[in-house]
Amino acid sequence: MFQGTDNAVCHGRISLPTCQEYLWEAKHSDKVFKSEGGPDSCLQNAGLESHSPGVYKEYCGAEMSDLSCESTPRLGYKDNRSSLLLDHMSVQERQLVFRNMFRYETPVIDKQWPKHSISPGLQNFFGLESGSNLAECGLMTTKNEVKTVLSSSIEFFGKDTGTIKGSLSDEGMSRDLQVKWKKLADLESLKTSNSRVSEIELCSSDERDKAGAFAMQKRSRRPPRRYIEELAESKSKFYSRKCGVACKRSKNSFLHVRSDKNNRQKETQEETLLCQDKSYEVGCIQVPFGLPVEAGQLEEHNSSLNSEDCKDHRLLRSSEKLEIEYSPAKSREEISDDECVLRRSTQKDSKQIKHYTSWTSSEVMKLIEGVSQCGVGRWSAMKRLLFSSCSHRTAVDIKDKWRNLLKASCTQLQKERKIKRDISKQASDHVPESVLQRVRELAVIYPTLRIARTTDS
DNA sequence: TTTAGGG
DNA sequence: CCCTAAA
Repeated sequence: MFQGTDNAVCHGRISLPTCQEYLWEAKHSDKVFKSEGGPDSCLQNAGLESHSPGVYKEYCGAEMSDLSCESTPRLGYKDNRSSLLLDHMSVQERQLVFRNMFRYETPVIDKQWPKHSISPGLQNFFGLESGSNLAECGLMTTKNEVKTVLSSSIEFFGKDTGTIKGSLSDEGMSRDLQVKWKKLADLESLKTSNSRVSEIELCSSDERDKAGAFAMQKRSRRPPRRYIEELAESKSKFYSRKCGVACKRSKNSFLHVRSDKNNRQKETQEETLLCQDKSYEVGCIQVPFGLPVEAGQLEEHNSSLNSEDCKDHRLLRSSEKLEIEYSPAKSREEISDDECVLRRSTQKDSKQIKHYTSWTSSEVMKLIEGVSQCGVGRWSAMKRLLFSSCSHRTAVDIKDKWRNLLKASCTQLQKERKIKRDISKQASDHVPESVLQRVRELAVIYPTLRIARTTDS
């Protein structure tokens, strides 16, 4: 049926495969409208959409400017566009349009019947565009019109993608036409969201099938709402978590100040983090040093800071470090003077950083005594009972020390005679064997705490 | 807030 | 000694 397409087109006949027919016809009728001082310049533009090679060549040529809308748009033209269009179609042509619209041939040759059948479809088609582009066709550039109507017609009549790809890739469309469409699509894809034209047209006829389907799929599918929500949620979680930590810690800071329980370890962090609280509000992200950094710089910073550095800075405490932490003007300004003074005085009262202070033998003895009395795991009670005077030994410290002692004792027990020099000097060097022996005994009594990765002796 | 456990 | 999950 399409064998004669080219010839037919060359002779001005219609034998086009799809919605092109009626558009092509519109092109023809467009001349009529013109000569009649056509009421509807949009139809001209619709005619410009015809995909047939011959017509398009014309269109791309000198005729393009001639056909661009010169008449002013009129309201109310849309309703009778389709009928006007159809009036200029022959029965055959209407049958063609009918076939492409409804996917089957109509045997009816009555002049009116196909028109009535097609007309609603065309009106729908134009109706789809009524709110957007076609309504303004008088003001549109030719290119825009082409884009609009092409994409519209493709969408409207090409709900079955197979139809589109058929219409675009069959032999009815010459290579030349494809190239020109590509050029047009390139232009449009640069500046409009109607890139669907280019999505389709950019493809060669071989690839058009996939791309057409892809384009349709891409168009019809939005990211699921849940996906969007999850994405937003994960983002907000990330920031709220950071902010939450900071707020929590800042609160703790004040509590500590009031209760005069000087936990230097926490204070150092708290002070740093508190200074950053406000900086979160302006989109900054915490870095270990307490310097607000733009999010874009975070990656760089993180990559350059290994954990070792963080630790060192955390442990490093000197007056200049203090100054550094307060130095960011933004943070400092945004914290009230009272808060700064309060925290500074607090920091001056106690040792600022939790240095690594090795446990003295008396502390170890106290620890053992505490474990004897309270048992393993009651670190806070032990802290209150025996270490209340040792402000720098927290319950966690006590727990850690006990764990280290236990580990040392086990190690010592295992390798006492073999590698005496090498065994964990830092843990057992200063702990006499008698103490370790006692630790072992207590460990037997209170077997709650197990040292990970330490095999039983 | 405390505890346990990984690092 | 730090950090964090879990209770």
